[in-house]
Amino acid sequence: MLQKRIDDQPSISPEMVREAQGILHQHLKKVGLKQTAQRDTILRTFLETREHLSTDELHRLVKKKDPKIGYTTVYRTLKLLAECGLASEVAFHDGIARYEHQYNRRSHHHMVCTDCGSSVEFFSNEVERLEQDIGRKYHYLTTRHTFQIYGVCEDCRKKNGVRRLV
Amino acid sequence: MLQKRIDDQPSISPEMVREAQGILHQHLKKVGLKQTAQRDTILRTFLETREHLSTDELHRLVKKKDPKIGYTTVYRTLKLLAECGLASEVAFHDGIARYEHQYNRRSHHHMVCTDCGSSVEFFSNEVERLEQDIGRKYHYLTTRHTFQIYGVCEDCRKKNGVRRLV
DNA sequence: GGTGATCTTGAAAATGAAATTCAAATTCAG
DNA sequence: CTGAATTTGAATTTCATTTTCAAGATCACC
Repeated sequence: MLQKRIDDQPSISPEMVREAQGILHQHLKKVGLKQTAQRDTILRTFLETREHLSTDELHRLVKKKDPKIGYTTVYRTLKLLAECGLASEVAFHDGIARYEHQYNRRSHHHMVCTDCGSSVEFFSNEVERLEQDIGRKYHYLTTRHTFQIYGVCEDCRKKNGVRRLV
Repeated sequence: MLQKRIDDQPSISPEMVREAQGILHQHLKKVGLKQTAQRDTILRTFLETREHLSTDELHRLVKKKDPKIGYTTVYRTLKLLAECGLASEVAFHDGIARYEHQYNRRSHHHMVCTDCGSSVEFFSNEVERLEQDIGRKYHYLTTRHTFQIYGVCEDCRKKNGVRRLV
């Protein structure tokens, strides 16, 4: 899946990787699980990405570093990372679970082109505030939200003329 | 799945059902498909609900009216209804596709309790405006958006004490 | 450093919702 | 009416996800 960058951020630094590993190791200890080389490799690979990765896509990247690591381990580690806040699920609408790392990144949302599948990220403080407001109003203790906009990007509109105006 | 009503709206009127059937029939004709008693029954049953229904849940309701209607037909009809705008998918986070009818209802969003699965609906003009704004900014022709808030409702917090603060 | 209870791993199997298949039944244009 | 085309629904297939299990790795305790 393509992604158009709106703002280029530097790729993650070694210190950040170390800090993220610290977070993971602390979480593992807390819930009585063990550190393993596989889990560290998967975390490092994950941090190096800036896409929205399916388990399968991450597994493919991980195998380049250690071909012996299996799909199941990637799948389980991704859940662990989500548990300790290092990863978060982004559900697009295609029946595949995707994850992205939130490490040192501003909270953001996605606008997805329903034609070509490319996406842009955008930021909105209003949405964050809205989560708080609505939660307070109906007495929910909110933990997170999802906000996606679907539409057709400029390129696809040019490519397809007016046919696709839905 | 439970749903706490925030505002009770009258259930759908006969005229609205007729109008909805008109929309479906027109759509069927347009794409070269045929009217059937099953499709009408499924539409009528669907319009009588105000929940977010999975295919399975709607199938169960439909069977009360006509036990011979199968799951597959409900599944396919729901896709048809979505095609002509009578139904829209609401993706919560549990891997099950749900639909709700938009017929004569204000655009709204959902806040879902991650503990008990109940949900409240809320309205926000800000979110609608945001779709427009962001679309304009990045030159997307937007068609729709999804916005869900996840959290723990008051009841579950009381029930579970502080254990579940996530 | 051992040691062993516990956890991890990963291939394979199971699961389950969604999607497809196919033969019999139904629709509808002419 | 007729028949070409579509629909139906049980059964099957698909495919991402989740679980299982036996062999291997980890680490708390000595």
